[in-house]
Amino acid sequence: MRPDTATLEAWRLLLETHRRLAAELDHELQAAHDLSLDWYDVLFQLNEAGGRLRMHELSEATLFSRTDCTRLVDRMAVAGLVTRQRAAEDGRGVYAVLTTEGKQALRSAAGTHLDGIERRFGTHLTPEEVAALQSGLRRVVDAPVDEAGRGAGKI
Amino acid sequence: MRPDTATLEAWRLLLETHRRLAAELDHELQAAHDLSLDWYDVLFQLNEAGGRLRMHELSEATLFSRTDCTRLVDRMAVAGLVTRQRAAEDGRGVYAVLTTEGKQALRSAAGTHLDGIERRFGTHLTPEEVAALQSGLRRVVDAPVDEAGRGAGKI
DNA sequence: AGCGTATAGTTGCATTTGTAACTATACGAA
DNA sequence: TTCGTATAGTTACAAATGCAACTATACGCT
Repeated sequence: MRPDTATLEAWRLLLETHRRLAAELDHELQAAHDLSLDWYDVLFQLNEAGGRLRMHELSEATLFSRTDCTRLVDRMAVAGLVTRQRAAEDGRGVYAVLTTEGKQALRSAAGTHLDGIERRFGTHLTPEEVAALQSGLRRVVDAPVDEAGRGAGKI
Repeated sequence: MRPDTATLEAWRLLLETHRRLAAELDHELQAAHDLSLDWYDVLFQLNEAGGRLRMHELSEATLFSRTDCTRLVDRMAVAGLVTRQRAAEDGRGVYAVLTTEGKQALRSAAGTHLDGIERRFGTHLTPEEVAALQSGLRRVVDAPVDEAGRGAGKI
C-alpha cells in the first residue's frame, strides 16, 4: 500500500523539521554551554532516571547504540559530567552515573534548550496541532516493529 | 519562554519517530536496493528538479552541506547513478545530473520506500493527525531562522 | 561441578562526517 | 583594465560512526 500525498508530505516535513531544528538547537547549545545535543540527551536521560543507568538502559533510553554509549560516556567522563561505576549485583555491568558537575551542566543548559524548543517549534503550533502530534506520533513510536509484512501483502 | 509539557513531549516524540523510522527505512532500502536513505534523497530531489541541479541547489534541496553533496555525488557517480556536468553559463559551477541508471534505481526503490513509509507511519495516523502534522510542521519549517531573540526577551 | 549459550560492555578497523582552508571563476567599482 | 570581494565547489585533517570481533560474567541444564 502507498501513502497518499498528504501523508508523504507530512513525512517529508517531519524529516525537514528534524534536520533543521536539530542542527540549530545543537549549535545553540554548543555555543552557549559547550554541550552537544547528544550529550544533553545523555544528561537528560540519566537525570530522568534518578542519576544513573546501566549502559544498556542508557542505550535504550537515548536510542544510541551500545557502542555509541560506551564512547559517549568515555568522553563525557573526561569532561567530568559522568562517571562509571561497576554494578555490584552484576559483575558484567557498569552504571553511568551523573556527577554533580553533570547535573549542573544539565540545569544550566536546560534553560537555553527549552527556550530554543519553544522559540523554533512550540510557538508555531496551535494546541490542537500539538495534541495531534502527540497522539499520532505516540502511536507511530509504540507500534511493534513489524518484521513481517515485508513482501507478504494482505492475507 | 518555556514550552509546556505537551509541546515538549511532542518534540521528543518527533525526535524518537525520526530516529527509529529513519534507521528502519534506511536498512530496508539498503537491503532491497543497495541504496541508503541519503542516496535516495539525492535521487529524489534531482528527479523532482527535472533531472539535474547545481551542487548548491542540491545542497539546499536535500539539506546536506555542500561538502556532503560533493562527496555524495562522488560516490554516486562511481556507482553510475549520477554524473557531473560543468555549467556552461558559469565557469565555477557544476551540475549533478541523474543518469538513466539513476532514474531506474529511483523508480524501483520508490516502491519499497513508499510502502515502508505507509506501513510504519501512515497507517498509524488519522487523516486529522496527518493534516495537523502538515500544517503545523509547514509553519515550523517556513519560519524565519530567527538569528535574534537569543537573549533579547520580549520588547 | 562443568559445559554451552546468552548477555554486558569494550575495542579495532574501515568508512563517514564536520570544520576550515584552498582553488577557481565571477562580479562590481575605481 | 585591474583590484577587491563574493560565490562555487573541492580537499585535508581531525573527530565520530557502524560493524564485527573480542573479553568477561551470568545463567540454565545435566
